[in-house]
Amino acid sequence: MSIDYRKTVNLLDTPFPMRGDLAKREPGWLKSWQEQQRYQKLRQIAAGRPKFILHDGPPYANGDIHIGHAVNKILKDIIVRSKTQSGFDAPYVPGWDCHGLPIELMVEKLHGKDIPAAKFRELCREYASEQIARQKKDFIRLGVLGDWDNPYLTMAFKTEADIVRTLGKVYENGYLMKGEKPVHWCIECGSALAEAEVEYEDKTSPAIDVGFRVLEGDKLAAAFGLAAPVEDAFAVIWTTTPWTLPANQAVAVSASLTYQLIDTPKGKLILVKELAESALKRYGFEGAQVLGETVGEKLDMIRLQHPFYSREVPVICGDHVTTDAGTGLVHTAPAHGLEDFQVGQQYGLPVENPVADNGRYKSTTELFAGLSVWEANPKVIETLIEKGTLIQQDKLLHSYPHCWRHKTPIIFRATAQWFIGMDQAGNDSQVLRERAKQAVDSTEFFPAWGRARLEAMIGNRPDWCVSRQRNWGVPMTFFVHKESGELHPDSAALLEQVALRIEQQGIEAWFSLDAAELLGDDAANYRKLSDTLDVWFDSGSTHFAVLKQRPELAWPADLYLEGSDQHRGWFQSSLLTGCATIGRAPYQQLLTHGFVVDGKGMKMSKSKGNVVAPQKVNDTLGADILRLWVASTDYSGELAISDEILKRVTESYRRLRNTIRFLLANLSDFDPMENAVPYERLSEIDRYALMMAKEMQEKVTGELYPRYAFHHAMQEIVNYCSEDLGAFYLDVLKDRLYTTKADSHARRSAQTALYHITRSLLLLLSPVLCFTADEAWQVLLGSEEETPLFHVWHEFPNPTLGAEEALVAKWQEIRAFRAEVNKEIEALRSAEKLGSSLQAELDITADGELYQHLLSLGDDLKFVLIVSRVSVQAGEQTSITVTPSEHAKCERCWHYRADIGSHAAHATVCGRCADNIDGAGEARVHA
RNA sequence: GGGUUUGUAGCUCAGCCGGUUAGAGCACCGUCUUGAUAAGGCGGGGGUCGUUGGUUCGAGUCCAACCAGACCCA
Repeated sequence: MSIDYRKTVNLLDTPFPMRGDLAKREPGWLKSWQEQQRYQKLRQIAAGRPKFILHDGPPYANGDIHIGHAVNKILKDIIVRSKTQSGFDAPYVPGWDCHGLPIELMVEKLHGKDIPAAKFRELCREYASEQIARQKKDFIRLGVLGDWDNPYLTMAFKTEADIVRTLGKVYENGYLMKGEKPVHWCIECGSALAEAEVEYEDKTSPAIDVGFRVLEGDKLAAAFGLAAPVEDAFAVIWTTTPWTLPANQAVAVSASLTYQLIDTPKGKLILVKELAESALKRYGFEGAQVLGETVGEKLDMIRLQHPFYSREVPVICGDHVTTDAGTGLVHTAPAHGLEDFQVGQQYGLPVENPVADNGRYKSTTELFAGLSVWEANPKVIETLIEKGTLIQQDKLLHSYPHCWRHKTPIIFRATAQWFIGMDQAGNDSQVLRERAKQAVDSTEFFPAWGRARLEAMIGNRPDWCVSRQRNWGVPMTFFVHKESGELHPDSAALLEQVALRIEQQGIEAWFSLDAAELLGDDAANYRKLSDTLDVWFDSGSTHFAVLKQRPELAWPADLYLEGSDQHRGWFQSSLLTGCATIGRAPYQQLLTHGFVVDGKGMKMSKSKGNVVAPQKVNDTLGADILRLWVASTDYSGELAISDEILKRVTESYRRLRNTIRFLLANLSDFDPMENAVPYERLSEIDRYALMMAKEMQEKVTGELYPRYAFHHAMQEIVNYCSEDLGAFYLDVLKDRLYTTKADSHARRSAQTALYHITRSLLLLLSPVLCFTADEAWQVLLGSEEETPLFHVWHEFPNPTLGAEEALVAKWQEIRAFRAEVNKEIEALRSAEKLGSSLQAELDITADGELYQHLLSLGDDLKFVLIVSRVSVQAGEQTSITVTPSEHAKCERCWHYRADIGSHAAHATVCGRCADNIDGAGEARVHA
């Protein structure tokens, strides 16, 4: 009767399948995590640890999540999990940004436009809630761990109240100020329009060239390098909106462009060199003589005469001046153009707006009082002709903004707005811009260039206009005096009264408030401000409304993490409200990630058809694949995704998964409490394996995870699994695991090492592969309640022998030598002299340290090299001689041995196998 | 047009202060194994380091310009 020796070998199975089948199984795991109340349980486990607060930037509650959302939330989750496993208490409270125009537009689209404001806000609230539910579902599906039952919403009543309080604090600190600013204005609506409510259509406009007489001929001469003062000179502008000329406050030139002074029958005209020829052709003055040239900056601050008013206006320099069309000199009316307004701010120009709400000039407007702006166009031209300042007139068909409701042309018109001032000192005599710069200085940036970007933006930005004329937003709850326009002297206290009401009833409390309830008889003198806050103020206030309010959180946050667009957005709005209310940034660290692009580096768009939907990846490959993609990608630039890229990621995943599977299978009969071998008694190679694992773990947890360098960590881990484990340690170990006695020291020593390695590896991977690591962990520990999340990084046994460094060096040398051996064996394999490396016998000559190292392993060297016999002798020249074995193959251990059949009961098996089956079992010392 | 930023093998990434023949994993090719098997081992091929100039004894690494992307402005 023959024995089936396969049954005497320790081949173990594991319930951890080779294929993850993630897409199908992840939803079930999620369900059980929820049932187990993992997040809540984790809070108890982590209670008392130092806090790490990652404050969630709220996504806008509109539309399903796209791949960019997924990247953002996954990165946050990886950080929260890795900080948790590093020994922090890292709560994560997700949030949503709920007010604002895009939701209003959606609601108008769904329900029509003629809805009473209160009802409209109710519908907006409903709509936002629905969107949040949809997004939340998708976020959870990604494996993101957080307090999903209690997220923060900017439309929560308490939050709305705290946003109002933040505004109050900004006001109290003296940073809120009233000003004027041009906005899109629809005369028919009688109200401001948002960018999204503007449509561009063709319109014919008058196009005129107008001369502004130069008042300082001497300065002009100096600028152009002419000896005598220049008389009769004109700065020539070109405009398609003659009606804005009454509001003209300056003529802008580009500091760097070259301008010419040209002698014409209509005077000496200043034109930009590039456009001079075409302009002169228009005027019929071709071939006129050029008197001089100069760069724009030399013209700065020369005084000009307004073309029909007695007003004097300066020449100014602005970056917005181009040579696309016109004269290279730009008529500047701060009340009627955004660029004009911004450059005007720099020069301190007045924002005097002569046009009333109804599109007609105010009664105080000289020459044009009472006319509509459209009626004024020909009048202005007439006036210019009278004054002799019109150089040329024409008509132009161009694209012009129209109201999307009325389809009528709109105008730009300055209206009263509220600003957070960047350069005016607050009540504590601090200037916000300076304070913000200091706050940037004391923030840590990942990657480092984020600092330069934020700094540049803080340096340039104009005052923050926080008022909007909308319905679905947090109201600016101030009472304004009807005569003086001043805020009520008791505004701070009144605002708190209002905030208390908003806590109870939401923002509707303000809109429905009877001023008399708070002001009594004085109410007759005041009106409620009807403006709402810019939604950026909402999200910019969450550090106060959320971090300061929720007991599990803390202020400032350790980290804000968002896409690079948020340097202009949330990073900045939070910074400014933080500085204006509390005097510093609400964060310690800022992390930025790039945008997702396709495999060619192009941005995603529906029209290009290169959009990758996270939902689809989840449903086909699984969230762990998406998470591994995020973790493997350098997020400091763009993140590229394509089918091929996902395929490669899936391949890395398979390597990780199969490594884990092998580990789990070979540990399935190992109980660390019963079977673990103390460190000092481990085989040498097992100690070496532990050293490698420990080193890798230390690099990942001590260096890479803290720097948020996940792609380096993943590379490190995958390489470790492929090289150190797959190609070396595990390959060498198979013989010992399979063929020695199940409970032998030799095998238990190997398993002890594997046990530490497995725990370490699963803990390292679990922030990224949260599903897979969890699945494996439960198999390893045999409990469904278990998760790596509840544990800190693995603690390796402390080396007590003091020779670890030498040990590692020795084995590195042995591995290098092993590579040489493999090449020699491969040469014979190619020559078809042998197949398996176990068919080989080696005769090695070596010298010095290498000789000592090889010799020190004794007979175990053959296991390290995975051959059937090795001899080592000293000799000056290193040589490796490979000989195909002449012996028979042991049926059990597959080595080719001379002693096969030496044991009578086991005719087809080698001596050591016979001993392992029936005898005391072989001893392994080194490997 | 401006600010910030990216461009190294088919893919994802290393390459510090400039210094031998530019590395890794995956993919690919060949092969072994069939006791990690829709796995694993071994060996191998593959790069004018976006382009062009410059600095230098020497440049993927420093400088300039250009090309192609990305984000935010205009």
